[in-house]
Amino acid sequence: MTDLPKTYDFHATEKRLYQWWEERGYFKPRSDPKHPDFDPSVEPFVISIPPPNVTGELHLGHAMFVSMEDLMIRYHRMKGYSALWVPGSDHAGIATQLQVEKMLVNEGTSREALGREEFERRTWEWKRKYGGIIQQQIRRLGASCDWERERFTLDPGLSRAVREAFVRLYEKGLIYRGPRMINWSPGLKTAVSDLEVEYSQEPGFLYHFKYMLEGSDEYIPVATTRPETILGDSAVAVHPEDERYRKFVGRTVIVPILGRKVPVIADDYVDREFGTGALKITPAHDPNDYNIGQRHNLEFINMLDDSAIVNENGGPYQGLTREEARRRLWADMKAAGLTIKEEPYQLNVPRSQRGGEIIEPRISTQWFVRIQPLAEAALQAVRNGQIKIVPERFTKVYYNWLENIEDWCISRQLWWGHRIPVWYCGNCHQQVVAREDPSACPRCGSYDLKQDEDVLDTWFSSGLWPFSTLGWPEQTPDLQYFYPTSIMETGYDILFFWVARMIMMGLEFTGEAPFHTVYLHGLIRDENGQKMSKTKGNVIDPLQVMDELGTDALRFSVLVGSAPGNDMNLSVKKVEANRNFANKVWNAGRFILGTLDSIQFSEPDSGDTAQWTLADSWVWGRLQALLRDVERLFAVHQYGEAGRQIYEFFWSEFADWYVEIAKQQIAEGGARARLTAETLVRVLDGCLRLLHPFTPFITEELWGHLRDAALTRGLRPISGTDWSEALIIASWPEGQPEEGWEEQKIADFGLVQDIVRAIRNLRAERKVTPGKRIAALIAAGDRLPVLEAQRRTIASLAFLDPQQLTLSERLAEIPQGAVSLVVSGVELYLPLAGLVDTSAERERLQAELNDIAGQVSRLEGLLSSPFAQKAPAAVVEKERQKLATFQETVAKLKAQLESLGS
RNA sequence: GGGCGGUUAGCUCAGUUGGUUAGAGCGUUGCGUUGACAUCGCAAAGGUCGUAGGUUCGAGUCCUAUACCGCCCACCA
Repeated sequence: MTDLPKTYDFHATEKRLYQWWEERGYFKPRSDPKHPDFDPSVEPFVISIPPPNVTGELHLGHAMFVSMEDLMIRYHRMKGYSALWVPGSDHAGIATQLQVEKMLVNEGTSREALGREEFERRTWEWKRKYGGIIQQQIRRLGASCDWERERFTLDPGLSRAVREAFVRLYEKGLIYRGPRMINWSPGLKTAVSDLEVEYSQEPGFLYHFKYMLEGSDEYIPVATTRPETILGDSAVAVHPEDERYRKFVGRTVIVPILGRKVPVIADDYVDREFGTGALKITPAHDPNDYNIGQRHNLEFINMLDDSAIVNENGGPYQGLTREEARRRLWADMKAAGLTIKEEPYQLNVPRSQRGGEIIEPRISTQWFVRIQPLAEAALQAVRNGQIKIVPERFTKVYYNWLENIEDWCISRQLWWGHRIPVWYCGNCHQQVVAREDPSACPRCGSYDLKQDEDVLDTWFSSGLWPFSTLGWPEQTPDLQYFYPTSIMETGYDILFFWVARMIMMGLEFTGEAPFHTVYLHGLIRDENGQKMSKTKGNVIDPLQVMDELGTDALRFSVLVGSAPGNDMNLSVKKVEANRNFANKVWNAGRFILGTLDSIQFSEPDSGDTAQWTLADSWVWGRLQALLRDVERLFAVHQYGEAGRQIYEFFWSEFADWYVEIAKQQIAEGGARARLTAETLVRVLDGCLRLLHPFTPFITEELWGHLRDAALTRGLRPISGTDWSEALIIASWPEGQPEEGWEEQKIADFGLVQDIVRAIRNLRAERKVTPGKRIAALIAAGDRLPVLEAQRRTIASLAFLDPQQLTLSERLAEIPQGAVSLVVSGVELYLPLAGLVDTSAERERLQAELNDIAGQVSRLEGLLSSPFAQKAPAAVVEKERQKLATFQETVAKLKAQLESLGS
């Protein structure tokens, strides 16, 4: 036992335990449909992991969700649920393709040079090589996933699910293809969805220029932030009631430089207050202009190619980039006297979430999901409580998004992903949508079939994740038993991207909400609340932190210290503090195990029995309260607060007080020592069980030793549990009332603590070192019996000489030359010869008296106010008792003051 | 433009059925190392809980307004 190292060696332990857990099959659900003794009556608890990108490297965001989900899984596993955590990863279309393309460029080749097939082959190769890294890193965090159920979004099974989903939506008329205004990423040469566009505030200009009226010197002043789009203009719009321009409506204006003739139209959309009050209309390159163009039946002039280079419609500017075209066009207009002014202006630039390049709104033929019906169902599921979002405030955000949702552009012009299951017949031009690759055209029998070139948005397959990973569309035993899943735990930043889409898809395809609870955690920022980024250099690498401080310390740090949905500022210092906590747990355990060695447990029955001491009762009562609180907090997903309370109890109550007292009780030997040892074991056992979901490694390691030591000595674990073969599968401790325990014990022990603290305090003030045993006189009044029983405890904790600790009901006279104090009505006297300065004493006592007297008058005021009538009786009674104690204290302090003379 | 969050000790943050002297970690100060732990112990200093109203016997906690910081959605050229 005592061979436990002084400092916990997390490196070796973490590796060994993880391997052991996995080998022993502890990560598998208790009741498993794939196992012969499957018992469907055991309630499942299931989490689908938010699949990290195969390209991913572990960052704190992963550490956050892995820790949180592992906590939930471990807790429910201990509660007896059949806990399943399904791991996996996401093919991450754009991200992965970019990575592989980068690699190809380094090799001196390119995706285009290789061709589609070869590129896909290389990407798979890349995935096999690097795709496992993130999973290994997730293991290091202690994730208790069922790795045999690991999935990848491009696996055959999941790909089948994607096809099934696509075909079903298509057949229902919820998927359509057509030209629409979409967000075009010119660098990647693909469409992206609205969500993949981020807007950034950037300085720029508002350019004012003249739209000359045909055959006239008059002009309409127009303002734009993107002059190059003039090349695609097909109208100028004004507000129908705008006096300035009304006369021009219906006339024709000349597009600068190009000389194209376009109409002046009237539309309510135009804001008379903004800019010049006249708006140039580029229906093919602006979403609002697109709508206006449709209303007025305007020409849609596309002036950019796939790479956002000006095309043949740009006349002399053909071949230029957007930026060059803008500069040149403006210069030419200036030369032609068509410009008015450039005004500095704050732009809202749409940029790609991936590459950061400027997104170009563009008309393009793409595949869309008609989202309204799906969104309606998804709204209902939350509105009617089928799905609960935690913290609740995000429900409103969710509603707001779904109520204003636009059709979802699901096609991407990429090569890495699920190819759209649509074929076009070269002969009869039939469009074939099929679950299985067709070999011939079902209408004309032609073999001239070509599959649609596009792949699906990555989030399309992610949306199926909770059920596709369980085997859908097959009605597998896994799907039947584990679906719907329990909690979807993820960051609030992907509420729309992922969570909402899973809800829509889940309801559509399975008829059920894919989970009953959405728990959203916050984002991790640096210690100053800044977003971590490589360029800022403020990134904390979880792998490095785990190397230096241990996985448990990192986990505890991300799990404790912030409220659900709130961002968390993390610093290495915080992790260090939690490493210290882990070390505290380790050493307390080490001490307790060492203690067991020193006690003789197999004494012949001598009739020697012991009852619980006050300290025993107290620690037990506090532990029970903790168990109840943790249970309550877990039920409302307040994991951080629960962790904090366990930490507090362990360190400030169990280690600081009970373990210290236990040392002395054990020194008494015999039955007292045995009972104390058992209490130590049982409380430690309870704490380790509570801590296990937070800090799985150190608790498992310590608990293993504890269990062995307890079993050989016949010591019980905490009530309602057994010593199982591993903590990870041990049962969760339930709070249980214990025979002979009463609430009063807590208060009685509190008095002991107050007295001990007061003595320590006085000693510290008088610079009496702990090594020096001193005398004390205590006049305890009616608390004498309680304190008399605690004589040794008080003496030992306050470093008093037990021979010179005098306890009495009251003193005949107040001792002279002693430092004195009154604590909760109990008088304390420390005869500190030579250290007593009468005037200083008087000052100190007077200050104390003033303080308490202030409390007395405050409480007197309170109790004579309406409070006494209106507040609940128990609350009032509590205050009455406090007042009584304060009054008693005041009287005694006064007496002490008087005895000092004047 | 709409919505959400934050504002509590020097710093980073807890504080969820409103109960009457507001907590932690880190930092600071003093004392302390003969066996659980210096990754430690014992103490101390430090807060009118952003501001102003309101509800209530009672508000950090509920309501209203407001300031500042941050975020999300929308995308008026």
